[in-house]
Amino acid sequence: MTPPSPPTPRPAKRAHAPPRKPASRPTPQSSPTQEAALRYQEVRRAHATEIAEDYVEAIADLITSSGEARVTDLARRLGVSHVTVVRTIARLADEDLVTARPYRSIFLTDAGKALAQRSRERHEIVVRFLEALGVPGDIAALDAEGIEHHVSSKTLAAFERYLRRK
Amino acid sequence: MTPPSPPTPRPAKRAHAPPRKPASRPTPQSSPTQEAALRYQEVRRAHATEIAEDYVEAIADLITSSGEARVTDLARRLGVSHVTVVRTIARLADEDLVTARPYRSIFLTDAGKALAQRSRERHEIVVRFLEALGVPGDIAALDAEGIEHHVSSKTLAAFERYLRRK
DNA sequence: ACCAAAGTGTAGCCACGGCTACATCGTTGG
DNA sequence: CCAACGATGTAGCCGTGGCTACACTTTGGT
Repeated sequence: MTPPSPPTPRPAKRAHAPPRKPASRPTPQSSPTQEAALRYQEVRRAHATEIAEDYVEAIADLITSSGEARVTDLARRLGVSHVTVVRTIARLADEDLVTARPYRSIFLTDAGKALAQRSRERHEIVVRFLEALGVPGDIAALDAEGIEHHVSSKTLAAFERYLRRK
Repeated sequence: MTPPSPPTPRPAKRAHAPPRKPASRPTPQSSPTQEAALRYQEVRRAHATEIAEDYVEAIADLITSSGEARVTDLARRLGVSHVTVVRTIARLADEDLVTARPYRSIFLTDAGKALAQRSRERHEIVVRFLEALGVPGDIAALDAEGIEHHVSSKTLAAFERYLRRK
């Protein structure tokens, strides 16, 4: 497949080991390229925790609103199949965020409760912030769902500052 | 594994098919649970496009700054191995966002250029917005990387409005 | 013209997050 | 009190996005 084909358009000159640009910047420690790479890696790391946050938040909500959190309720709430919930709950149990036993409802550990609490507060702030900025409620709710997991404490503080000043 | 164990603490009463709460809300069409599910699904969909956006943005940057985009440069820039880049580029080629041939550098299609352009603009706005809010530059850059993919056009407009008013 | 080294590609592994289909458990209404 | 039905669990599939190890191309310098 994909035979090399004639060397065709030869994309201009390009050495494999360009002589290491002699670091024209004042910070030879870390190139902008490296910084970008670190940011991307950080974002990927954040992704890994998003699902955990969504789950504990949903579990906490369900416990508050209906007294307990069941697999099927979670599945409906999160918009996934119950199978996905079961597997994810197993992982969260490994991470000591929840406790679960077969055919029983799901409980949060102390760590899980703490995470849920933090997530809920952050979620709240992000939604209120967006609405304060003039974003319509439904859109704010949607965007907040995606944004909240990527808001650092500094940025969250800035959001709160804006809300207070407003 | 995990033998069912005795029925133990019996988590209070809980019917499997609770009599369908008679829809006390004025919008029987869609429950809040369903709305939440839709939001989560939307966020997951957004996730699928994040990587495409990051790649075309990085490719555009590399072409601008060094004349061409090579696999290894992309790998460094994105903080992943070259293998991951190769596989992802293949997928982006399937989606007609880039063109690539073995051992040659990578080019954006018109669609790819358009996506890169949009992503870059949005990224710019988000960073400037966070900085205007008082978030330190490096943190703003980091958070923007995660946030930008979840900012709808309405929210982006709100950001721009804030920047103008400021 | 060669060849070493860097770049690129391929094989094959892993974890995650989806899913459907099927098996099992548990509750409750008859 | 027990069977039917909903809830839960299990098997096994898919795609994505990481990776390492190894193979093959390109290219600049000798």
